[in-house]
Amino acid sequence: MILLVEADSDVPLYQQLRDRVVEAIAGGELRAGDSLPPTRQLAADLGINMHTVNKAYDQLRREGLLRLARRTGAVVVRDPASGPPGDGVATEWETRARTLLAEAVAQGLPGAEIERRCRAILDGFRTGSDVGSRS
Amino acid sequence: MILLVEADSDVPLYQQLRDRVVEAIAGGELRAGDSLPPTRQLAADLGINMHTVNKAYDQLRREGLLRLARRTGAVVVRDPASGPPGDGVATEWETRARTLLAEAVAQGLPGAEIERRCRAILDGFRTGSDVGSRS
DNA sequence: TCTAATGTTCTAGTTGTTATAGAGCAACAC
DNA sequence: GTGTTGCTCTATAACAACTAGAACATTAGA
Repeated sequence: MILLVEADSDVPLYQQLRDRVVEAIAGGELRAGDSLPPTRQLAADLGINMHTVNKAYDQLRREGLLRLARRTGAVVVRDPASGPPGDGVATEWETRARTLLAEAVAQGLPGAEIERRCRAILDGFRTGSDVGSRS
Repeated sequence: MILLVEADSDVPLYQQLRDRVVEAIAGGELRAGDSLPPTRQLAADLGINMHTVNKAYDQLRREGLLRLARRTGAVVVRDPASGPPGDGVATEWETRARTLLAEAVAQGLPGAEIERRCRAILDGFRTGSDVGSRS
């Protein structure tokens, strides 16, 4: 597992870190049961503050993707094989998806092209979790 | 054109307003050539500050969706019929789409279900622009 | 040409967010 | 027990969001 964030981005560091973990879970690089590095260690590795890592982990916990416990550390508790999410999660996601898709449509990207790109991204996640060699 | 924002949201007001305009363009409720309300008037209607509306309009201008001019006001200059966007816009969009799709996958939403929901949203935009009765 | 409408710019103040820093507490696997 | 690890607390600096008021610059239309 390699997690990278860039300091000179308009996206907050904790958000970038949270996004990378989500993508790693979607891509099969992280599965339910896997451990993430301790906050202090990951902070040192990334050259950022412990509290920033803490904030990312906490958000992932609130989203139901991580379980945090003292001494045990941060453990992934959901992955693509964990079954469908609750209705609340799905509808909330759909609201944000609507805005993102509207952007592409408004900019003139054809609907078929949008669907093609989404499918390609999803296929990337799928092959990632099937081919995925355990580290 | 009715634009609504909610004060008690975690999404900034100017971002909400910008999102609503993007969705209106995608849905065909706003087309190239249409005018938006003056900043002061829209601010008064929404009960928010003029500078907040200004910020939303300015972002839409930077995204190439609006043309702003004194006296003329804010005019839509792109819509789904304006042809495909530049490569930069498309690839930048795809980066954000990747993160959003990863969220759904990580939460356990099946790929087929994700595709179905995206298609449904896109169809909503399409029928919006075709059926769309002019106000 | 005048004028009113509209975007644009400026200063300013308040509140909340981001990120850093350091110190210590609390649980718990080993 | 003990050390590892998440968690909490205080503090500070920088930046973002929102509001407020005022004035400037352009320009369509009378």
